[in-house]
Amino acid sequence: MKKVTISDIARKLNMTASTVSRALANNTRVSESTRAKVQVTAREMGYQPNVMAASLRKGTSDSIGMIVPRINRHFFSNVISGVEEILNPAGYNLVIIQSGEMLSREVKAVESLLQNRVGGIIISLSLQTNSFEHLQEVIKHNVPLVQFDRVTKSLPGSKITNDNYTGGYLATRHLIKCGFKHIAHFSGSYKLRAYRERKAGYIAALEEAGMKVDEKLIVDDVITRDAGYSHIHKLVMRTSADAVFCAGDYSALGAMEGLKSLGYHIPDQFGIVGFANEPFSELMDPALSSVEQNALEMGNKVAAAMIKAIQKEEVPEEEVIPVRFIGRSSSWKDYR
Amino acid sequence: MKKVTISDIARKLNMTASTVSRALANNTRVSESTRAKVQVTAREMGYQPNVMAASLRKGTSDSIGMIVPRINRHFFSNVISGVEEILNPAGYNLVIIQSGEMLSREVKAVESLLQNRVGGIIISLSLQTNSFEHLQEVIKHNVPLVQFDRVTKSLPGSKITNDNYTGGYLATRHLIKCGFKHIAHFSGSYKLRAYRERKAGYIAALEEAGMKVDEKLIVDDVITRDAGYSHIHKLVMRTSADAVFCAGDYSALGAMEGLKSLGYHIPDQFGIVGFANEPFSELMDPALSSVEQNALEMGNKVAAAMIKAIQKEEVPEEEVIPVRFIGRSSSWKDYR
DNA sequence: GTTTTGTGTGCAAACGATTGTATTTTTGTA
DNA sequence: TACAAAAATACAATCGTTTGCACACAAAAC
Repeated sequence: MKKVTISDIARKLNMTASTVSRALANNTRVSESTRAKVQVTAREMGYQPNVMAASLRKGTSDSIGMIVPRINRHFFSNVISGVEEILNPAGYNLVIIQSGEMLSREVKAVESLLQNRVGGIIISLSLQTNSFEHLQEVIKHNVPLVQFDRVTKSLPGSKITNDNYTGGYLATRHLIKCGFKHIAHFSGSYKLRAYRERKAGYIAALEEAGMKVDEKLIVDDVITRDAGYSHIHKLVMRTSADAVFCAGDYSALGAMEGLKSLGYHIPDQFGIVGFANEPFSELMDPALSSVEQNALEMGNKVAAAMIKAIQKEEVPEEEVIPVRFIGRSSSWKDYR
Repeated sequence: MKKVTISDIARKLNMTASTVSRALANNTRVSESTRAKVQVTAREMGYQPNVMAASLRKGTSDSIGMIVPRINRHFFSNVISGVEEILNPAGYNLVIIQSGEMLSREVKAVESLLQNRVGGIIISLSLQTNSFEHLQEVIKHNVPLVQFDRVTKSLPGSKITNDNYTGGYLATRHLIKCGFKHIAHFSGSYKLRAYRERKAGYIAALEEAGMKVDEKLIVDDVITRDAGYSHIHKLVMRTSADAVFCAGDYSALGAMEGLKSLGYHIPDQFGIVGFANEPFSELMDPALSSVEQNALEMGNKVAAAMIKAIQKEEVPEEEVIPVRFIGRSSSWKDYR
């Protein structure tokens, strides 16, 4: 209703707006005593700074934009929490936008954030994203860009990723140790580095164990529950696979359901390991072994990188967050 | 880097900023031809409107703030998606803030949103929220307020809630029809209307069936997995309960685990129904019967109410979203 | 041929803060 | 007491839009 401005405060205190502004900013150019006086009256009068005015003048705001494919994914919502943990206490606030895995919406999101003159943009690319002009625009406008999880090397700025390679390696090594002989791999789209890396880890583990890599056991673009269900049928029909490392828990879930429907006993007859450790994974029957990504830590790192970038400090180009393998009963056979 | 302003466009076209501004806004006071000319040049020059300047002048922005307890809850993230579905096409953008179930953070969030001069605030109250001064402030500033799910009647404005009463009623009636005789209820905090209503539905179903309501079978503040686990033990030790309607899926999960650990067979010896239909519920073994809330529709309704409120149209004070009971094997015994 | 009406533009004042520069006041020192 | 140096405050421009009002110039009405 009645909005108090610095001029109102100035008038009441018989000084100018500039002094009030500096007093509120705790600038040493105004005396200790007036600073105190101003701050008290500001509170008394219920002064609420007008962020828009300040940002307009300063040319940048203390909001930071964050674009994620979707927030109802366990991983992403936890990264968001991790980012907030650091950003909020530092006086920034987060504007979250979902791209819904669509390039068009990602482009719009970037545009909107730029128009809002955010201090920086944090992004995990949508599955559709194959062109980066919208992000070049971010760079061109001199707005710090921090990428995480789904990143592209073709852009400057910090990139924070999971240690997908090690995750794939650990998962596969575990299956090997459990005595499985023909370990298949359900991967995602090879367009995404994350999936390529998980696969590389899988292959490395096989080779380390002296097992041969059978291309027939490797299927890409199997990330949904449905895909897992249907592909596991094909797999057991056409190959001698006795275990599968899925690049995601959803396809692992589908695979498990498929195997159950075929009467397989897990893990005795077939071993399964997933990736991401979704909340449901430990609740499945049998509980699903998976690779846990430290989303919270990733969020913290992302936020820290952003703050550094804003303050024009040196930022690490690439940072890799370690993962953790969690063995559960979907694979635990002969493990010694 | 080089930011184009309306004055730049004006200079290039030999007109004034005011004309450009009106042309871009498609104001009929400027001729069709100049409007076209301006819009073309604006695009050519890569003009990005400065939202802050516009908002400063207009006194309000086209951002809408949304405060939720936490986004990593299935229900909340889906409400958010539902809100975005409506708000984004309408030209608004959402600023999401998590309160983390803490009043202090909720207060800060409101403050920050007001300082950013958002066009409206959407909120689902934190569990801690027992004072509403911060929200009175919103009203006082004439900023539209829309509440959902966790609402308080003590504030004006739209309130969109789930039909918790019917949910509780349907869940309990189902257990009755399945032949269970001593149906317990794990509720949440009675401070929340949602839990009081679910309980009321539970009682109504019992009474309708001529079954007596036994206070010993009703336990409040059991919403977590751990609480469900420990309280189910007490329940089977001290009472003759043979089924439980849990006001949340997490406590239902805990209860199921507790019962399994005691060697109970579900649903033959004990029936369980949850509430919320979390993603994991259908994956449990046995799959958990639950009450599904239509989060997406709720989000749509919330957004629609907000837009109406912004446009100063009449808004419904209270709106109730229907729920749907989903029967699964955790309760399906004698159902005819 | 003057007055009315209507178009399309331009002028200039906001909006509320920040900040470089100028001015006043205070302080310290000779 | 005088006078420079330092400290505190005031002045004024600026950020990029929006918008009420004034103005020019046309076409229409009298």
